[in-house]
Parts: sequence; structure tokens; C-alpha cells
Amino acid sequence: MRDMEAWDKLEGSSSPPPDWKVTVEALIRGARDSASLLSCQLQDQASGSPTRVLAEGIIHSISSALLVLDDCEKTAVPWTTNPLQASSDDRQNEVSSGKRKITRGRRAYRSRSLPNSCTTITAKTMKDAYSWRKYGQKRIYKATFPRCYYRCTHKPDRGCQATKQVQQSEEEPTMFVITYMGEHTCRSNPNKASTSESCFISFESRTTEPMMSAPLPIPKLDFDDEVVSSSSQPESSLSEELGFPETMAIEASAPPTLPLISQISFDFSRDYWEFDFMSKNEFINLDDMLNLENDGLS
DNA sequence: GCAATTTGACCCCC
DNA sequence: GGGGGTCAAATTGC
Repeated sequence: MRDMEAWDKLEGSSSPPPDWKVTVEALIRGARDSASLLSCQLQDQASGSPTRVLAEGIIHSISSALLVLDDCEKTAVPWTTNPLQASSDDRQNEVSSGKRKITRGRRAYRSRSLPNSCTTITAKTMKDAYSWRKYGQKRIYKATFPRCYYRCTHKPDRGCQATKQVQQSEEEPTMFVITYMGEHTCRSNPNKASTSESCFISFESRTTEPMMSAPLPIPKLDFDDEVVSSSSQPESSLSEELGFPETMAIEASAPPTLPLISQISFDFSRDYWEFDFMSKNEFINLDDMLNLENDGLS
């Protein structure tokens, strides 16, 4: 599945690709194997060392992400298209509303069953790989906080149907419930041609460990808000192809103290898994950090 | 001036 | 009929 044909199968497809299960299984297998390898490599590390704590956090996050993937695979219905979505604007009617004269087409509403959706919970409305435009805000019945509606900014020019809803959590007002719906069809950005094939899963986890309190030889990379575009990833990702959001939040049972945004990426051109994570606005590659620590030991 | 956001109305689904 | 998702004019910000 490392060649362009595989991606082309996925690209813009409104029907389930035949290798959907195979893709997920390969992704899960790769992540699991890599996590196992990482565990082996860290056996030499002293328990409680910053590197090991970080790595254990990542492994835990991977495990959680795999559970989410597994769960989504069971519940989500990716690539299903709402028949209503296909028949918009084929009739125009005009509605007079006070001062406003509103021209409306036949409405094409999304199914309430939320096909191809995935809900995440995050500590903040973190930026993801896409740019969104807010198009509405609504007070929800019996809800304390309003719900905000966003759509992909590329809807007008590329017809991207992806939307997301953001609502402050009732139980935990510091958390935001983000529901992603639809799939991005705006990936083929001519201005951001990808040079390598890769996919990734990224997610936010929380840890109680004061992981970055110790001075670590962490390489500082140029990094802006958009984690994805700052790397060599294309705008698309397998998580997105699979109908998942770019970021998946996993709430740990322990009280949160420090956010850790992790990213598992697979570079098809190198047949290689990478583990990156962000802390304190620094984007850190695990390989780089391990190499630096090993260099320091030798 | 343009783009993004706000906000009230519209309209579909349950 | 009501809740909630979307539209689009008005407003705001750069």
C-alpha cells in the first residue's frame, strides 16, 4: 500500500476502498510493532529517566489511540455519502425575511446520524492541519455553553465538505468536545505539493509526569502551529482518509497537568515509522532525542 | 477593501 | 412542534 495507486484509490473516493480493513490492520500492526521495538530499546534506560518517562507516555498514547482506532472501526461508517448532500441547489426559492431577501436553494441537510464522524475531547481548541471558518454558533437546549460550527475554508473553491463542531464540555469546562464530520477533499493543494508519501496519526494525551522539568538535549526545530505542514507530511493523512480527525484526544484517568501532543507517522517512501511529540511548543522527534542522549552517554 | 466572525432567520429531521 | 444545522446579511477587524 506504499504506492500512489493505493493513495489514488483513497483520494476523493466516496465509496469504501476495498483495502480499508487491510489499511487499518497494517497501521495498527506497524504502530504496535514499533511500540514493542521502542520498549526493547528502552530497557537499558533507567526507570524514571526523562526519556523513558516520555517514551512510556508515548507508548501509552499509542495503545490508547489503537483502542480508539479499533473502536472507530467498529462504529464509524466511513466513506458513506449522504444522498441528501448530492442534490443541493437544484431548485431555487426566495424567502423574504424582514429587511433581508434571502435566496435559498433546496437544502441538503446532513443526516442526524452523523455519518463519517468522530468526536474528540481536548483541553483546548488546538489547531489541526486544516483551516476552518466559523459559520455559526448556537445555544443548545439544556446546555450551558453554545456550540460553534466550523467548515473547511476550502469549501467554496474545492467543495470540501468537512465540518467540525466545538462545544465546551459540561462536566469539565476546561475541555472542549470537538466533533469532526465529513472528509476533507481539499488535500490536493497545488501550492503544497508533497515530496514524500507518509501518513500519520496524531493525538493529544495528558500526563502527570513533570516530563520536561529536567533539562534535556532537545533539538529545537522550526515549528509553527500547524504540526502537519511543518513536517514533510502531505496535507492528507491516513487518519483523515480513514475518516478520523487529525488529532485524537485521549483522556487519561490521572489528573492532567501537562499536555503531550503525540504523532505517529509512517513514511511510505522509507518504510519507516516515526514518533514525534510536542511539549511546551517544541516539536520533538523521538529518534533525534534518543540519538542525542546516546551520543551524550558515549 | 477584503476576510472573518457574529447573529438572527430558515428549514430539515426526529 | 421543537431542537439543531446551515445560510447569509450585518458587523467587526486587519
